[in-house]
Amino acid sequence: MEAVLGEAVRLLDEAGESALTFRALAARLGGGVASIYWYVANKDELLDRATDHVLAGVLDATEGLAATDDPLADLRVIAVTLFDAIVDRPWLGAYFMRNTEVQPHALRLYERMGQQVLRLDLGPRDSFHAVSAVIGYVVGTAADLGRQPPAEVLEGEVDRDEFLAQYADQWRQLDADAYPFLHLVVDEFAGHDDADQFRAGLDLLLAGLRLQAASSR
Amino acid sequence: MEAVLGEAVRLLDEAGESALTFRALAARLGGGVASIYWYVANKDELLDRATDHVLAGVLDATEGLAATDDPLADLRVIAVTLFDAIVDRPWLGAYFMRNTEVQPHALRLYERMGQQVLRLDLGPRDSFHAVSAVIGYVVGTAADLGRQPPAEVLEGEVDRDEFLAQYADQWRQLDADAYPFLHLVVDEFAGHDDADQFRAGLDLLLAGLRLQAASSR
DNA sequence: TCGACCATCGAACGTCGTTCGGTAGAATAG
DNA sequence: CTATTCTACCGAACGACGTTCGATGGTCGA
Repeated sequence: MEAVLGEAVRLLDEAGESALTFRALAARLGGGVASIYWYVANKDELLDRATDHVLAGVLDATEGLAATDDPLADLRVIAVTLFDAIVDRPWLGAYFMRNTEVQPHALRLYERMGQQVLRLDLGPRDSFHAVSAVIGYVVGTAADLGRQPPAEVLEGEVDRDEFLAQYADQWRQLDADAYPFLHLVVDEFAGHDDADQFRAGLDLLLAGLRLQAASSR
Repeated sequence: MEAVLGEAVRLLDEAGESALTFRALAARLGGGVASIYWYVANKDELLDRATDHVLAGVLDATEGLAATDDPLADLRVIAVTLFDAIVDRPWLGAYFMRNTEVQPHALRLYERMGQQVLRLDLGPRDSFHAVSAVIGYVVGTAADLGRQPPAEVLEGEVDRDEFLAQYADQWRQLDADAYPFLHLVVDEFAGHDDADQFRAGLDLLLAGLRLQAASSR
């Protein structure tokens, strides 16, 4: 079972979501295709459990961190760690907390983020909304930023900038009067870093949360 | 072409993402399977264009709205409208702005949201990050909340509460000392409304943005 | 009248998730 | 010691899917 999940995650990490087929996985395990169905009922459950397998690592990585006197700083560290795990595995976003019966580590991660919010002394409703918002932003943004452009996979390293530049040129050719915003940010877009972009948005969200915590006491 | 996209979206709206197959679409159109390939190169492009087809409607719906003296209120209206469109079509999240060459309406929507941020007089970098954050949150949360539980589809209307209650009971059976946050919010979770939850998070994000705008002038 | 182009299509190919029927060996019961 | 049950596994097949191929009328300007 652990071997199946480990090999599944390895396959996903190496070659992406499309590489995970029952046949490929069986070949890696040196067994037959149908054998996998003894461990999981179907592919969704395989990915549910693979998700939890990855989240166990995230939980581990956030174990030592997140112990300052600022709840929001601690929440931020956990969020960034989770983001890093998902951005390299965009498939994970669709399965995160999809079925917590087979995802105990997802529950524990949710709890750990919640405990930081708990320290803000908001009510149950605001606390629930706060954690939901942070998780929604982290998972959604990571899944979005993680999906690679199809042309890039075939080539090396520098092609990402080229890809962005190509898009930027497309934007620049639009009418500057009709698209003033696009023209303002096109240079930012062409040179942007995904992780920076994510963190900037996260900080906005946490600033809003800090404001709410301050005004409620 | 327009007939193909219209029927594709109708099929998706009626029966979900898995119902959109080239065979089913061809049957609806009263034609052959291979004919669709004259209009689009592959299924990804079909969904790229179907996405733009839907976004044209969103753009239309936000045309009259969003004209107050508060940029963030206007941005909020657009965000909520976009959310409503995606939460009923979770497949759309994965294709939003994936290939803007065939998604002109996505670009216009991006621009329209950007123009609200423009009124905050932030720099190019902060403006880019702000719009990226809002869109990431909206699309990610909508795609997440939109995916239906598998057991619910088979039955009627009231089963959603039952589904949530079943999950809530699972949470309640966990140790209260190890999971204090879960126990605090479990009642909120059991009775929560997806749209409320989304709006609460959106308001946090916009509050953070308002704070940034105020402090930068 | 003729070729160029538009729009269409049936049939086939390869791959995928999944199911079925079965089996070798270990554990357990009599 | 034997019979039965249970665990872990597997080859082969099924049906559905995205996609490709080669061919076919129909509509044109030349």
